[in-house]
Amino acid sequence: MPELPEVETIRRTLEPRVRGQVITEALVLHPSVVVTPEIQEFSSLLPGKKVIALDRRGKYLLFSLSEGYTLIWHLGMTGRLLWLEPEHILEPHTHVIITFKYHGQLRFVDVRRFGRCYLGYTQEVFRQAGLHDLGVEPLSPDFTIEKLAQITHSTRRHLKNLLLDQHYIAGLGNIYSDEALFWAGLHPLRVASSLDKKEIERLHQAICQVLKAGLSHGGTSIRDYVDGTGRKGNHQDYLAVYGKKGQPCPRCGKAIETLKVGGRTSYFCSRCQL
DNA sequence: CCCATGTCCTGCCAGC
DNA sequence: TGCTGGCAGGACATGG
Repeated sequence: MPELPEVETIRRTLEPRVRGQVITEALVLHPSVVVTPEIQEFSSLLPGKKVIALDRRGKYLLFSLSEGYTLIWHLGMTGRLLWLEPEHILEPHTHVIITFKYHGQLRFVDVRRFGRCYLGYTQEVFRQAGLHDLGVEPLSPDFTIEKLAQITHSTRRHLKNLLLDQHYIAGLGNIYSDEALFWAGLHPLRVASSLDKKEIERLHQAICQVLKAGLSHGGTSIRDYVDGTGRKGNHQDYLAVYGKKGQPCPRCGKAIETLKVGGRTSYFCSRCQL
């Protein structure tokens, strides 16, 4: 599932291909993917627009277009944005095809159809996509130890739930949350406000470390994730606990356990994470 | 306000 | 062997 490192890897692979390119056609094969505007407007607005830049905010990809428009994409769980030649076969579950003037297509392929896109004037579409309420960008200078302390002190929620909530920190999903909690030595059910200064520092360090590691390995490909050119990442080979139920903890050797937190599976070591 | 739970969606796989 | 039910989860809606 694309989390911050995966979305950023997709951004990096797509950016040089789409930047400066002019859209000639936008074809929507499955209407539920496009939240706003109406499909007809979506398809008529995009042709003629030029891609000025491709940015990322949390798990969202932001295509800055000419004339003050922005196209926002969230990939959900299984969504892929692929750069392909127009002659490439139509893969199953292809929902949107955006064609560019100089021979290339951006195709949105999503088996589970949790992915969504939004098009509109920048200010308005940011609001519609919920970007105004998004939490701190964890790999930015804004994400300081003090900022994390402020966040943990603000709620009595379980740590795992806090890490997954994009309103606090933007970009962590189930995989990197579990990995960060493991490296910080913190139990997923710890009450956020109970963390002391040392624990907050460890969590801050762990969050930054796991995201950078994921990024350096081109993301985690457990099942569906590939970058904008169809390449898998390697970070699945470096995971400590995620998906490793019953396997030995890399630190102490005790079998990794699971727990349901807020409907999500949490992988953790009951000896190392307190 | 705060937080937990339900919903969407389809492929996969354990278990019968 | 073939079927089935449960599981996977990001973000939003809902309701206590």
